[in-house]
Amino acid sequence: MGRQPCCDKVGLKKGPWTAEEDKKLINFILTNGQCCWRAVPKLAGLLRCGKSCRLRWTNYLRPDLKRGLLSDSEEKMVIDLHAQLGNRWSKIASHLPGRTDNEIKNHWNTHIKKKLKKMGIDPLTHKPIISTVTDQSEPQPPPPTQQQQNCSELDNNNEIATATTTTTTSSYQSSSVLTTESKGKDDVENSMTSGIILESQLVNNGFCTDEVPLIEPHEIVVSSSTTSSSSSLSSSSSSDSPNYFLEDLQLPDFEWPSSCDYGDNRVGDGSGMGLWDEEYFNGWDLLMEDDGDHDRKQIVDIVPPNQSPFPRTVLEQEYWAYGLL
DNA sequence: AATGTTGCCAACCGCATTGCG
DNA sequence: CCGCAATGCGGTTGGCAACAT
Repeated sequence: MGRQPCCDKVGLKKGPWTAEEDKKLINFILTNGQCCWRAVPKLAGLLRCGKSCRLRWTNYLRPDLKRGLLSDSEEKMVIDLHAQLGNRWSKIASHLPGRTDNEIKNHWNTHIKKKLKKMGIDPLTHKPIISTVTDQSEPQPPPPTQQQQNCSELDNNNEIATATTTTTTSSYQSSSVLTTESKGKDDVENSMTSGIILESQLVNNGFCTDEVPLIEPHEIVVSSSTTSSSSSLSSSSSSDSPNYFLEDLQLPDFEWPSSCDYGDNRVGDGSGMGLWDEEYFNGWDLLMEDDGDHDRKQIVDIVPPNQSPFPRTVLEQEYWAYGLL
């Protein structure tokens, strides 16, 4: 028997988070940082368990999370890493900055699995499915591969993963097929089903801007100056995307405690680099160049944070850019 | 227009692991 | 070393939206 779910405690709320709850959690963490998750809901005035707060923050509220579908390179990387690590989603996520294990797991189950199967590749073994097999049952999980056995080494060396990417990717007949998404997805899948893949459907297989809501300039202005319009990039399941406004948040000139461990480590490799470290934000320049990050780049192009009276701190800039302020 | 089906993803559940007294 | 609490992690589910009939 496992322990009782923490949310079984009388009076604790479950289910989708409301905008008000989000604001409370954000406000609390911005003010106090992350420490004891058990204490967070009580101190923040939330009727949630600490676990729920941690998951909400880690998987949704953190300002460094990317939005939208995985880019071409990210998807390839997920496939390659999965071939090496199996379903160790947190480890896979640690190689993809801004992505959570939950997000990658969902993307794997809803997109990549299907694509691999349609390509005739077993998503479990990453090997071609042998059609002559008479047994129609699900393929058995593969024995640990040499790479999986060495994953402990991989965990501590991102470069290994990058290096092996080249070799594992080559095992796929056409990696470009894997990245065709959204607009022409159904067409492509239909074509693939019938064994016909139009070249034009595969040419523009990179990140599709249609998949990610882009913030228009006027939306950004509105979001930071009014209390009635939403330009949030939020993709929360609750369609009533929360509006976060400056007056609702008690933002101090916040400085993230350098000693603060980053919680459950679902993003990042846990090597000790703080979310708000200067090094981290210097890295945004690189992310800006990422084709798969149009939304963020656009935000910065439109309103350079250092030219705005608000936000003042780096953290505030991040929340502001995401429409959380 | 109404109803049924499918896809997606945020959130939950519960076991595993870690840390501490 | 042991027991407990906190946290990490992967599997699963519930509910919503889009799509099909």
